Amino acid sequence: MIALCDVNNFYVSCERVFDPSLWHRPVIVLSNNDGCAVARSNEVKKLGVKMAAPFYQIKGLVKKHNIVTLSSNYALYGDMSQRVDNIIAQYSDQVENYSIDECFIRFNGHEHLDIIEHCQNLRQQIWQWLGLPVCVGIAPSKTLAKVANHYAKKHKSSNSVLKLASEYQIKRALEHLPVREIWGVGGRSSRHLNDIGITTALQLRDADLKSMRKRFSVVMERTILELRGISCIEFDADPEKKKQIICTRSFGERVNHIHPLKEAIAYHVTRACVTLREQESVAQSITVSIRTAIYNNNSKQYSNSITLKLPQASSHTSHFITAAIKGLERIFKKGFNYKKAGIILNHISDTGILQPDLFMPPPECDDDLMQVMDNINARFGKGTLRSGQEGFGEQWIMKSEIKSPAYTSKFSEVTSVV
DNA sequence: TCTGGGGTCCTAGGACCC
DNA sequence: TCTGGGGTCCTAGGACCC
Repeated sequence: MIALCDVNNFYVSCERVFDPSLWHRPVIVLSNNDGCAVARSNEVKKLGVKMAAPFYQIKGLVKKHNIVTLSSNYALYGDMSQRVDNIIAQYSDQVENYSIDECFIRFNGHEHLDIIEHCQNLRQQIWQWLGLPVCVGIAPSKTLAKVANHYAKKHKSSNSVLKLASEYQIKRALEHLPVREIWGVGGRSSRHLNDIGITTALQLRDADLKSMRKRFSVVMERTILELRGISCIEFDADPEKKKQIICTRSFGERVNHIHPLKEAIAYHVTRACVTLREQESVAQSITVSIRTAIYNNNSKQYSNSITLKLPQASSHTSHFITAAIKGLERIFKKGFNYKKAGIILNHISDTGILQPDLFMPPPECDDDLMQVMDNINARFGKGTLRSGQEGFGEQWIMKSEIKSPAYTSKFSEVTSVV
């Protein structure tokens, strides 16, 4: 059996831990630049606010129902996520961290346990220690565990932990579940499925495997098998390193000169390279992209990207900044209002396993410099020591106007009790 | 006039996830 | 006026090889 443990309305729940006045009030957490609603309390969901709804479109509703809106506070959510993981580790040594608020858990070798009781204890400990509400779904495959979790959230009678094991239970659960709700079936596929008369999860489960694979793909075939209780999406407790590292941001204001774009790109490269070195990898190519505001139909649109290959794989920030700025100069066009810029590091491999170029001079050995920078920044805070190319401009910094304090990760912002 | 067959690797783009 | 960011996997098609 596989369990899926998922924190309810994660970002909102984190905010409520440190601000009890938010309990029983409708709360929304916004995306970067305070653009859309990315987390909603149950009260807000009931009002019909959809996931990722643009904030300006729901402003009326926010005012009418006195909804509390907050900017994203990733320092807080990341730290709370870590605390959840630490508790889960006490309950199983087979845990796959699937996302910031979700884990798949297996209990192989613990067959003597009453799995429901075990998961109830887990849930209660997370609640008691952290004040975060979680639900657990248990089933023979990941996809079914997701379904179980869905019902654990929905039905009070489950007491937040629900196991789907017997054919009868599974059938009942799938019967009324629209295909769009299945993990792995997105908007596109669900429309296609509806067109051919498949609207419920049960219908999909019982569809002909071969013809569905032909019509869709191997991904759909696996989903069907998973719905039949045949686990075929790998359980990966030890995920490999990232294969690409992406850093992108929309700007707080429009940008039309190349200079602030260069700063933004240098800033993104810096962040990406820190991640790259943390996982002890090197990358050999970098993609730079820029674009105007896609939703603004009134002004001229332009977007472009370029990929540059480094002569040798590296994890040195300055190698990538040099390449990225060269790329930016090639794709930049005057006369546009830019809204977003970003970079991707590609062709990532482990440090040291790549054969150097026979015809290149040996790589410069100033990795120590990066090490020193990382150490200083880890100790004194991000950006304490940085490349001059990042500049000191404010123009492209994102908006984040209503952010709660970093309660758990900054001494200056820790809650004080008087 | 008539021009093979079997393979690998890479990339861009699509679909999906939270 | 105002619409996020960071990932994974799969597939088709191109380039190339012998």
